[in-house]
Amino acid sequence: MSDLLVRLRARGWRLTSQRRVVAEVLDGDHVHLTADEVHARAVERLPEISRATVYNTLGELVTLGEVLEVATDGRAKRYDPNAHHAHQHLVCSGCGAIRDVHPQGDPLAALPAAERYGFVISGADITYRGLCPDCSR
Amino acid sequence: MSDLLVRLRARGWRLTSQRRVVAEVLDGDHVHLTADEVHARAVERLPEISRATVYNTLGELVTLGEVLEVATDGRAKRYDPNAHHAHQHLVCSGCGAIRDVHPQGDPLAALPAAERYGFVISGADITYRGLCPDCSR
DNA sequence: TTAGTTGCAAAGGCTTTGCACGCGC
DNA sequence: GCGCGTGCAAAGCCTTTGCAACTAA
Repeated sequence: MSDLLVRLRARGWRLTSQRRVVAEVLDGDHVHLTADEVHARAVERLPEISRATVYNTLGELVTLGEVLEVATDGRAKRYDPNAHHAHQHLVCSGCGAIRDVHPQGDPLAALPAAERYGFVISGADITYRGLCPDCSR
Repeated sequence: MSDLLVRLRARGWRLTSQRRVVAEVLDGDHVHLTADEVHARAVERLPEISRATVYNTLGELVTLGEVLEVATDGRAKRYDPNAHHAHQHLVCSGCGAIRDVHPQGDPLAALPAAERYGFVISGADITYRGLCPDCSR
């Protein structure tokens, strides 16, 4: 059983075939899928799984901190299974593809106290915009 | 006439009362409004303006680079009229308030060529997450 | 057994579109 | 007058919800 499923069971998750399949889809491929893409891949393994269940499951995984929700400027949210390793995103303005990247340095260092306006800063999300190799041709 | 309207007319925009009102709403207040909020404020000045026209106009302003679209994790996109001054955003995790900030240095410098995976990078959007003074009390 | 989960279908929020009328140039 | 812009309403996309049937523990 995957690490993800082990952690979920440890938190008292009822393990159903649907949840197992969603977890496997996310675990198997470190790509950033939309809910609908997760559903499409899940259906290949479990034909009767519903969209609602996929949405419910993804929402729970986000709440539990196992998966990150990535809202790009596109339409559908994407889900990032790489929640346990700090990273930032590279988003293709052409096709919406997302890649994980690991910039150097601490982005918070770029924001001096005078620019914090009394906020207690907890983190920074960086989205690098550009064109992927395919779209830049 | 506002700078914004001057620029738009220079680009051949047909100047209608609807477009003038949308431009005035954005120009008058450097807050980050949703399309619906823009519509609500526009209606105060021009009661018959339709949502479709507001959406069309905002979309054109984004295409022309006069306004930025900001997709936060919430539901509706927000429109940022401050497109001519590079800046980043400070978002309160408590109440959702957004503030413009101006970090030091070039965020692109933190992404070495080895981390670009063949993408042609055009920019970086940084969202600092934290709690505003009110919410951190 | 039984509380939590699922599937279905319908509703919901936000945005876009098709088309006839209106208006800036 | 021409052609773009507008308003309306309907459709579209993505997501959530209500509820009866189901099932893991």
